[in-house]
Amino acid sequence: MRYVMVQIPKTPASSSPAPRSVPTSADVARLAGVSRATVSYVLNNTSAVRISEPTRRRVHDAAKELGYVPHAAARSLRAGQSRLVVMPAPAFPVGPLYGRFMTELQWALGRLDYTVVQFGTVGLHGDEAVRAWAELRPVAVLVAGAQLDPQGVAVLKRAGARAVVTLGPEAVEGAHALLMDHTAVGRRAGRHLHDVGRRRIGVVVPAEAGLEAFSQPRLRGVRDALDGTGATVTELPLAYEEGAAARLAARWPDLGLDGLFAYNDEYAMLLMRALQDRGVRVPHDTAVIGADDLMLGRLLRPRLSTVHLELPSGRDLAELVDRAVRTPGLPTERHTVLGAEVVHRESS
Amino acid sequence: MRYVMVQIPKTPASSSPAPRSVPTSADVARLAGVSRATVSYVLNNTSAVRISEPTRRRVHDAAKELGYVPHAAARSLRAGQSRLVVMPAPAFPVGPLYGRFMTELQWALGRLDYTVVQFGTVGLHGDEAVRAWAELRPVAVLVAGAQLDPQGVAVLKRAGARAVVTLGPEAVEGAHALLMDHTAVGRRAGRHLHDVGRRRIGVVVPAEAGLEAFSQPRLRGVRDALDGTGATVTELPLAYEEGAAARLAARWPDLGLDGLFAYNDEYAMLLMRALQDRGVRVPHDTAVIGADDLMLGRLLRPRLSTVHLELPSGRDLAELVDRAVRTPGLPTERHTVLGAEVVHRESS
DNA sequence: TTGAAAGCGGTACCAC
DNA sequence: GTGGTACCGCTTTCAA
Repeated sequence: MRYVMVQIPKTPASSSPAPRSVPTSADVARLAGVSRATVSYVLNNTSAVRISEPTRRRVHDAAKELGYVPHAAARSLRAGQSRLVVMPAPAFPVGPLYGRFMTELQWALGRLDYTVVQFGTVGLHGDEAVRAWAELRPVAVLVAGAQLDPQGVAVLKRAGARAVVTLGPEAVEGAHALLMDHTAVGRRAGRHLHDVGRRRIGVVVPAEAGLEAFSQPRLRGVRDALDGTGATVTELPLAYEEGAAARLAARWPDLGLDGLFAYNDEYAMLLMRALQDRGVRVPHDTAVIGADDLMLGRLLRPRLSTVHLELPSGRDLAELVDRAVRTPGLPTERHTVLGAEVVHRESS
Repeated sequence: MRYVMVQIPKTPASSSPAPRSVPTSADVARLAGVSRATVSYVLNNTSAVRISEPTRRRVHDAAKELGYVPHAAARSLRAGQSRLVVMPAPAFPVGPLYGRFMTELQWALGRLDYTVVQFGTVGLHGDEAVRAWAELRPVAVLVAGAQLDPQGVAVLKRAGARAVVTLGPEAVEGAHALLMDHTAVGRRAGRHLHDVGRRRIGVVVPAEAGLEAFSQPRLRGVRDALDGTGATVTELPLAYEEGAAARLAARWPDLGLDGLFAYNDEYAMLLMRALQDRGVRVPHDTAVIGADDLMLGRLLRPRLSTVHLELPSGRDLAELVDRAVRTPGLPTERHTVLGAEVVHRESS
């Protein structure tokens, strides 16, 4: 016969100061006087197996008393798959549009019983980052911007990802694509400025890093729209900072521009203010249009014309993900999802 | 007999169409003609064991050929601990301040070799959310806002979290706290308005949900600052929307307020514009001060006074986390980390 | 220098 | 109804 020392908790209610190790299902089983299998059946409500009500209670009580929380890694290891959806956290400063979209997406995926995590990818580059995501064996990966190449898609798929979706300017071989064609934003703006009679167009491009994936297509779109019209397009790099705007505004007479498309409403506000401070009349001397249709544009005087963006709905994207996950051979879909329309206000 | 169309890959180098199952270290071992142990040694550069150069090459080549990526869950299951730091993704609309802070924090934790994930918690409530985080067995949990109670901290610690840090208005029993005392923001603003001679103070409080954790303390701070001075404080709920601002501005004569503190610069801009549109002179009739020191305040005319916030540096927080993780018994620290200072511009 | 094998925590098949 | 147990992928003694 053997005697075993058993640790006895002082008070059942308060936590004991000794930080004993993490309780496992075996601990729950022991405390409830059942097997680990039974614990699993009870806590997962396994329908294929009927457990008596008294036993259920004992298991639940034991789990609660120990503060048992299952171990996701062990579970997904055994299951061979997780419900994890990984998105790289954006490295660029995100605007309110993106924030709303993300919240909606998380909510929608949550309803479909997926777990969404944004993976902090700052400092990891290309292949490294992809491998880091792949290590989590996510069931789906959503990537914004242009941080993924066909090879990266292949790595993710080999690691078990059943859906890889890119959100960005271009499609990537092997992945579903939600094409956000930012050239359309530039085209609309360019056409609009041309329509209101402007021919010497400046385009503000953020000097900040990380925004090129959006700013360059927008610039290109303006060029496309004005190509062959005889209008000129001048690229204007601008840091988001008052001094830089003032310096640019000081060169305005030399630049001789009569139309301006800014990367977005914030940059538009920045430069418009600097221009007004130097006596440039908007829209008389220079017509201005921004993008993103932020609230602040409505509050400026003159009210800022802008290109309104219609982002994909989080629900739609969540459904695409779910469909892709459940349909292994689903051919990669490509959807153009960026609605862009000019909102003509007073500044142009 | 049936004929089936088969897609044939053009180049032999490209991935085979049959999505065979995820390669494991056993596959690598087989292909390299060594044992799984050797694969582990080689791929982890285990220093306690010397592997011959030819073997190393064979293993690396095999791993590359198969596109092998280790399985994080299996690894951390075996290791008994992960380097995972979990943060709930904020449910409220985040401003640029928070974004910068997050980026910096992720970078700093990444340098210390932690993996940071933002956990999408939309739709999960209280205890549910906490359990969802705990299932990942993170080594540390960082929680912004007031989404955690002492019981939640206990659950996380029992699940193996060696550090639980709250960022928010108040400390939580058992967790380290970075106290961001938003009443200080309100106090500074209230004092400032009093200093410039205003006695009937309105305080704009966002009508949007999710911001109460910040807006209520800011309001309370104004009350604290003006308590006993004879000045009055009027709470002004305001939705972030032009119509709401116009309606509030229409009531301005009745309200008879000569000072205004808005929740932040954006709400300040919104209401200031509506007031100006109705002929209210700023600062002559009503002095206005915002908060957060956003760029847009500098661009308004009159330039917007504001309360500048100094957030904790991401590096400092990363160091606190690392210290807590490596020092099991570390007593919970409380740091007040929100610097708040008035930037007096033209609107007050 | 390399291999065999135990075991991390949970699930699910198969007996009893 | 419940328990025994093999197994998911990986690391790490211990032996050879």
